[in-house]
Amino acid sequence: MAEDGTLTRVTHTDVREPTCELREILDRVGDKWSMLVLHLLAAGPRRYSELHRAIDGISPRMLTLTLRSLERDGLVSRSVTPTSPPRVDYTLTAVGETLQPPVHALIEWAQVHRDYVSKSREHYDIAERGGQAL
Amino acid sequence: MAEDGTLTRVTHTDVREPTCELREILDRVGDKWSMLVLHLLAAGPRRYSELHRAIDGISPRMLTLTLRSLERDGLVSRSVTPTSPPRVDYTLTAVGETLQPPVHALIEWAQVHRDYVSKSREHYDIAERGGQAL
DNA sequence: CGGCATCCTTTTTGATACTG
DNA sequence: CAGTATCAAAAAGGATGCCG
Repeated sequence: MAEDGTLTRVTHTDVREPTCELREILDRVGDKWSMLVLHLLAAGPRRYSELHRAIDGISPRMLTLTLRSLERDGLVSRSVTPTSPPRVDYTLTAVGETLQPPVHALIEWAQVHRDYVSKSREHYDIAERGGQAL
Repeated sequence: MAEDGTLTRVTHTDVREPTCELREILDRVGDKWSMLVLHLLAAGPRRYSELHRAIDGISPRMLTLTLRSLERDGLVSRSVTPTSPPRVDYTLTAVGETLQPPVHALIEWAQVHRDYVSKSREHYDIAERGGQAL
């Protein structure tokens, strides 16, 4: 995510293939939790604690960072209700909703091909080496 | 990519939401280069050096790791032609091809919404703090 | 050419404790 | 409840050099 600054990596003007743009989105959606959060929010607004419980392995820190990042990119909106115990709801923005189809496509792919991938891994690990998991 | 081994993260059997599966695919496709390689291979087989040049910022190490990982998962196949200078071609497998639609969907989303995301970030950084990029 | 091994730096993520 | 701050571990990535 270090756009420029120290290294400017010349950019070769060789952008026949959208490598740069691709990297940007992959960085956006390819972190450990973003897609998961996006997916959960697809079902409607959720509170911070709901997300926290739903995701199970996430630390408050990462949940907050993920949500802030999504908010910064305009994909999620945060609304605070200053009641006695504060209440914060996160909702997909209109643009955030448009990310649903791609996200969903990926999730479906995963469900359909999970077994295949597992088998492939086993086969590869047994065959090529002695179990030298890459 | 460290599947299991030391940590086994208990799995809580709380899989109402497909968090676990999702994490698996995201890890598969969400690294820095996999999708990029997958995308390039969509246009047909490529040699190692072609991929290396096409991707531009990748180190030989990462290209190899990425390709091995994709091969291990059965998404890419590697064929060696033992000519004078050895020649190695990488091709999408049938299942690798099925990953194209989701990948493509994501790429398109990115192209369409890049400006929106940029604007959102600027706005967020200027407004919320004093430029405290998350 | 293709690619592994080694060493090192940068980024990411996690655990925890504490606050409005 | 909804975070933030701090500390530390772990992963990912990069630079090199050597080899078949």
